[in-house]
Amino acid sequence: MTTLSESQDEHRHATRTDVAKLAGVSTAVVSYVVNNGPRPVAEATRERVVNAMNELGYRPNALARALKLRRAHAVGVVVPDVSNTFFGALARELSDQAFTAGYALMLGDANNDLERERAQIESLVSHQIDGLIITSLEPNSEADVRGTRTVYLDRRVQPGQTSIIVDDLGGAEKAVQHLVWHGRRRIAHIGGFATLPGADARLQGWMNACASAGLSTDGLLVRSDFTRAGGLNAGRELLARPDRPDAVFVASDVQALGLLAAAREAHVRVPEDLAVISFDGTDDAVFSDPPLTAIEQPIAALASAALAAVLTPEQPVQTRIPVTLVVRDSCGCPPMPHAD
Amino acid sequence: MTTLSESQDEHRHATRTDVAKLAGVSTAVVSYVVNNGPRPVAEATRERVVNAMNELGYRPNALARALKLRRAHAVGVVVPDVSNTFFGALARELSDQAFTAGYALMLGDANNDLERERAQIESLVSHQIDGLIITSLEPNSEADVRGTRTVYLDRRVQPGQTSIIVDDLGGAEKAVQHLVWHGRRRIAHIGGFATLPGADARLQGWMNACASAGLSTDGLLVRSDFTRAGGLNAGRELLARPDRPDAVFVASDVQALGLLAAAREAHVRVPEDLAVISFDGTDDAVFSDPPLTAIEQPIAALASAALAAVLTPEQPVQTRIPVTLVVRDSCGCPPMPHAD
DNA sequence: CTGTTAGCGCTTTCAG
DNA sequence: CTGAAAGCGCTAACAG
Repeated sequence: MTTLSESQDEHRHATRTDVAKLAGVSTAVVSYVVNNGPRPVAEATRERVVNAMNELGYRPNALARALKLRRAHAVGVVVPDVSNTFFGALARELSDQAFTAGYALMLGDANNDLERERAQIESLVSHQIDGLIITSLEPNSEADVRGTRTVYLDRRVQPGQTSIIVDDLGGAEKAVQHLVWHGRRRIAHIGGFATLPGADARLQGWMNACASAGLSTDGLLVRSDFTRAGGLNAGRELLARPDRPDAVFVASDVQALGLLAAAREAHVRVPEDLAVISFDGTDDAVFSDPPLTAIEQPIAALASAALAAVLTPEQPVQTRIPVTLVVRDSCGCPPMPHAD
Repeated sequence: MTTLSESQDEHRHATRTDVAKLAGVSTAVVSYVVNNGPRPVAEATRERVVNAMNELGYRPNALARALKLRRAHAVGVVVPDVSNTFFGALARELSDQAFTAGYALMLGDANNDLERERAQIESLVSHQIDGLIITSLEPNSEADVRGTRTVYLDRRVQPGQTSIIVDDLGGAEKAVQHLVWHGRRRIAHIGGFATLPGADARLQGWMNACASAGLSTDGLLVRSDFTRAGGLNAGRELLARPDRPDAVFVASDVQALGLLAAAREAHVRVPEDLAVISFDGTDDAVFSDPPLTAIEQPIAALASAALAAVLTPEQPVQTRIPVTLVVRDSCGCPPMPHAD
């Protein structure tokens, strides 16, 4: 009964013509039953076609379909580094939501490199994706997306470009204010390099809040990659400074993990000697030692806003995504049991 | 001088016909210069064509090319969950290496769900990818890949299927032997559910090594998802048992992170009261508290073996990938300073 | 209700 | 060295 095992061998897939021939109908009819329209098909005919399709193990060729319809049913996403927990979670959410909406996901990892990012965008665009979601390393560059609907995540606005703006600035301010409320006075910042998405706004928020509280920021800034190792080095440097900070606002969860390692090394207790708040609020923050108080980005909302922006005709050019402060143990608030 | 800004607006890309017209040549010639072959082109003509391409901002349509050549220059990968650090790192490596080889990457997240996995595979195959890399939730199923070159990562062999076999069994044995060497006698295992890739082999390795050392495994097994939360729950359960283990071999880094959290909660010291070794050896293991001794999978080697298997005609049907024990602090060996 | 057919943008054989 | 034309698999008029 299974001709399936046979069709495994042949390297040439069955085509619509084969099906039409076998079912004794025209190719148009096959199309109508596959797409369930746009013209009706007699029930008997439809059944013959369906049988033929099963017989041959027929699968529509999405490429040919895309070429004809000018719609690939695929969206692209490029991120600086998928192995960063935050981007990993984002990719997962996007893959899920895109799939549900009937779209495949093409992923381009920029490898934290501007030139690679450019090349990945180029590649995705040439594959005729229907939409492109970019967390760019270069907030000011105008990537050559050639008319592909594009949304920039987590970056500064550029005239005419549609973007999803996470409230990096407000979140950073909120974090620092919380540290101030805890009575901390020397509040340092481990930031991301200027090219990293959100880095500058988070830094700005730190400076604003410090200024408002009458705190100096001199000698309290170190920048690094959005990696654990980067956070470790930055943390070492900060903790080795003569006038050690009593709190740090960190620009990403992964960097905060590095800072915690540095603190352990230097026998600096968190939160007693050093209060820490990070940005992202991924699982990394939940399961660290101590668990990190963090500014949490709503990843699912981010993903769905991005997809909507790129897949739905009428959408606002700009969407603001709010963030929330989630208190755990690293800021000095009374510790809470693990949620689970 | 830039007609680029104009071509941004038009939603219909320039096509090969447009270029040919503008350059006053035939479409064949445009093809020859774009592909640098297969026929030679006079230098003067070539220049005219190149100018026309720039003028129009022409980009070849990869879909049309793929349809003609029966080669999409894209590979697909499906993983249970990209937000798992290990799969995230794998995806990054694959994106990188595939890009370098001239291929785009289509990502399908299975969401830890068998049905979703099946559907993602189906979708990728319909997009005519040149190769498919699967870490399957169902080591015994014969996914319907319809002649698409497919390689299974991290799963049991199936006759006729090509696969990259990580030495899960040997690695697990090595880990448990190390624990035995440390004098541990009640060595528990936090495993993955049977559907998770590698889970069963790692469990088997644990059982083998325990048997060889004359140790019982009764009441020392808990399974969970490959997630931090899963590891936390498993750890809580294990540590609450009357006859608490003095060591745990954990099937993944993320679960180990959960176990460490459970240990902190229960005031169980690692490694003094509880030695821990995990499987994966991602950055999660490097930056945890304490840093995790782990069986490390060589992700770059894995990725390149997978790509080779799927993109290169003559390749062995089976490749074995060795793993190594990387000693850090969680097993009870003298602690080492952070590498950097 | 069904068949014919013209393309989508590209490659490449076959003639000049 | 270059042009004309067939065709990859599919959709959707347009005709029956």
